[in-house]
Amino acid sequence: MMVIMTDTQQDSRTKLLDAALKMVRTRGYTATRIEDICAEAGLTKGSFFHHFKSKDDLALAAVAHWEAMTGGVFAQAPYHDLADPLDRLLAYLDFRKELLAGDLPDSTCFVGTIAQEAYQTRPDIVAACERSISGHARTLEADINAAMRIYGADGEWSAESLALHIQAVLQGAFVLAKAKGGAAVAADSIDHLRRYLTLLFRAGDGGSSQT
Amino acid sequence: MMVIMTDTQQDSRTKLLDAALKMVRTRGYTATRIEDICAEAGLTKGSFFHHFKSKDDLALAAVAHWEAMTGGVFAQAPYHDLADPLDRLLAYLDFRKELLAGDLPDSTCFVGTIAQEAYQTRPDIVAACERSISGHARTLEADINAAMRIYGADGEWSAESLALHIQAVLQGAFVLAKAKGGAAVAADSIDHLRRYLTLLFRAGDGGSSQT
DNA sequence: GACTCCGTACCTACTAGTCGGTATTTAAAA
DNA sequence: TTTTAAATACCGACTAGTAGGTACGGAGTC
Repeated sequence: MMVIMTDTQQDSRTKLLDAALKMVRTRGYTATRIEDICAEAGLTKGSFFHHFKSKDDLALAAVAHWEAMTGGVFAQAPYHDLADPLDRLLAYLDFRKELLAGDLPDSTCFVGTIAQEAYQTRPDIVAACERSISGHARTLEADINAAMRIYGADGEWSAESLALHIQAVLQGAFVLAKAKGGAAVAADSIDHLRRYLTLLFRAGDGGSSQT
Repeated sequence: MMVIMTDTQQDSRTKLLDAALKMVRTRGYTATRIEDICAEAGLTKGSFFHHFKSKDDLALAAVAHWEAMTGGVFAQAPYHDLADPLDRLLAYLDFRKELLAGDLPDSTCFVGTIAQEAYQTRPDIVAACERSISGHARTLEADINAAMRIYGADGEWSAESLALHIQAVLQGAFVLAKAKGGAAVAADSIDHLRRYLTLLFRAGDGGSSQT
């Protein structure tokens, strides 16, 4: 099955998805109306329902769109270039901190916002969000494992759990940033997380390796 | 006196507030209907609008109710009894971890959920949520300051920022727990936070003491 | 002429908020 | 002690408006 997509088709669908990301990140999922998304995209409901069966269908597609977008951003981010795995992790956090510049809605996490709101009412959407978060966390595990090998680790925690903890801190930082109306708290929290990583791996260091 | 409180005499307003906390924590603010809250409380809309001007008015009252409830829980929690300030902080985290038992909606944070959803649309509600979170964080600052004095600290961070970081981790842990449909991730994240605190203060001590 | 794309108009279910009315409590007059 | 009036608490049918979704027609394209 080959689907030929003209430019305009690609455009409108993408416009709607981008608009959905923006509106949901500022107003939340339930509170954003389909017409809000259409207005933001410069289209109408006719176009919307041509591309999506329903609002929930759009949400699912928007999660996929979000994964594709963020996946590209992080894949091409500069932090991968560093030689040391711990340096890469720390640079990842610096990169996340840089992303905090600009308007708050542009900094926050789409899937985290939706998951919080829909976790008891739209299981499939939340499952997609979970895959997105866990998938992103998994991209850190190789570096964490490498850092554990080089610097040693106390063995009480797994690379997976640390990767998820990092995501938890970021998600929580967004919540506080929204509550306080500014990204400064989020930056502070990332600083603490950064300090945790340095302490964690430096503590296991000292020239001798541990299990 | 000798006033026998029948069920009907029992404070309906409180019933509505309790019901609001429960429903909002499971469905989110926008998605919970006033009639959901009334049904949960065993009352009707007539009663609801007798006690509250509007849904937003209820939200404001519910935040105050939440502050009163959680304030009492934490004020009477056992972690205050320990002698060492760092031990008190760690016991606070243990207490937060215990609170994770039971159904997920009963574990999560009401004000965090609302703040995430309403931060661009209901400034006054979010401001109330912010006061609640920051107020709770402030209850940790004395112990943090004391621990800094006893164990030393590198001075790059303030007690306030650490207290807020702790709240951020908890909020983020709730988001991941919702996404993953279980509190296990949250517990893991609290473990990492606990480890951060021990490393943080032990590092400033010159590495002499250990638990 | 079939198909994609998208606009306009419309339908329908649902929901915040209203309103007239009833039960219950309070307090004080009779 | 009884009566009575006012205030409070509550009910549930109703309304006005909203939001998701549909129907359909027209324009461009192959």
